[in-house]
Amino acid sequence: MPDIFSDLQWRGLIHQTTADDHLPQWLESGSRTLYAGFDPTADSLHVGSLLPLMMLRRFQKAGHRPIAIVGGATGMIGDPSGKSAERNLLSAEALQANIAGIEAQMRHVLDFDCGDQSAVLVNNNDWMKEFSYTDFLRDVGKNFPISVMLTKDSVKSRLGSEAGLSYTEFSYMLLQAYDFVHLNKQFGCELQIGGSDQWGNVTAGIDLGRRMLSQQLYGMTCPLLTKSDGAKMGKTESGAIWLSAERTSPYQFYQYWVNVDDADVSKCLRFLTELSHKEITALDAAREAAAHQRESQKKLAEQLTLLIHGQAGLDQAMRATEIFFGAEIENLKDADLMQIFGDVPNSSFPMDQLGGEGLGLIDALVATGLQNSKGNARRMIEQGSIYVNNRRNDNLNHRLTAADLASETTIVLRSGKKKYAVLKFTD
RNA sequence: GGGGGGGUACCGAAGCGGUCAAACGGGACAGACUGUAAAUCUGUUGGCUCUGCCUUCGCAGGUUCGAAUCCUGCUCCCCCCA
Repeated sequence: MPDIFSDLQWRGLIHQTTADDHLPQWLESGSRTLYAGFDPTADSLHVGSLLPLMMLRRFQKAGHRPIAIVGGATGMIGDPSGKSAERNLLSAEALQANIAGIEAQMRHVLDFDCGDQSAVLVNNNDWMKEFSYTDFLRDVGKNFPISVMLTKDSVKSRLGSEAGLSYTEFSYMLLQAYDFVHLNKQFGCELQIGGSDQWGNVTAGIDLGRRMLSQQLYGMTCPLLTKSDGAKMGKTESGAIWLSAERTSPYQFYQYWVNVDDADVSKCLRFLTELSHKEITALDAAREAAAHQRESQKKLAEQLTLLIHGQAGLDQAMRATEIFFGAEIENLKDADLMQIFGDVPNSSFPMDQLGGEGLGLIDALVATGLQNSKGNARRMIEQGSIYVNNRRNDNLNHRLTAADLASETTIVLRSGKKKYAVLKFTD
């Protein structure tokens, strides 16, 4: 078996393990089954799930079998770890839809059809729903001394806070611990991985395995992927970066990574890509020497977009990037433009507006919402910040006519560096 | 309940009868520069049919040729005394 442990170590992906001295040999001496949990709070994963997902992928490529578990049952309850308040509970139907969406995305990263190492996706609700409350208390609950539960950080911090901790949340750890036991029984799963904030839940599962099954189970946590300023990776002012193309277009996804700070990019390369040590060290060196070329960011964006959105998604993102950053827009087809400007606000006008006098540029800017008043629009034009099809236009009296069409029916307006609006002319 | 102070544009804050669409600072937006960065510099920052016109200074009235500025009532906020 390949030595995955030292690769993980080199990448800085190992935060804590339950058996530092034993784990490397254990992993090398046979194909193991391991699992990680994912949050089913939305119908798509976001960038925050990329790290554990890549971890599973690394293990799979090293000859092990990954299990991704979505918390259908635990998702209805909410993990108190690292949360400052109790979360809203999800309905069963919503959960089902979310799980379906998440599975589709996992297929890009994990191989679900490769014999013994095929990835498995399970929903803990499938076994939890059969459990009666009293059975659960008898079989599982009695193995949890309250004194131990109270020492967990996730519990301690919430007990001291204003929000408090409900009994439901307090029980979360039992459910997650039981997942591990169940997966061991059903799949022979012996290793749980997760973020460093999951340590308490991971060790709870290991304890339960020892008590219920007399089994030696293992745990490993990774550092959380945070930015150098302490903020979480994957959040922007406009919200989270999602893996689904419907929620975050491939272009936006690509852009997010291209814009990662110099201080964070090396970590991202190590944590989230499969580039070799050599390639990463070379990129680090290149960045030292010529940060402005941003090779690291480009490589990172390219790798991740390719993995999540495929070659077509990457091509689309690159083409959109070229256009969004200045390339003149002309002689294109409607279909191309729609792909590139899919997530840009657009407004429709009757085709005959382009005939005769044409449509005033000022009016068009206001109609698209690119400017909120004519006075503003006028000012922006005077300041040279208005572009028609990416060609600067500082003519206050300009009127859009058929000659301005970038494709069959479309004109693209831009205000400032990157605010775009699409004008569609229809019959 | 008694006394005092105050509500100004996105925010903070000047203005206290005409020259006020309202100083100044922050923010925001734009331009130059740049690495799709930071810093810096410059411009803009109520609306419009834009060298002019219209609507804004807690709300409603009033005085005046003229009010953000003076008077009356209302309302909200802050401070002190009881």
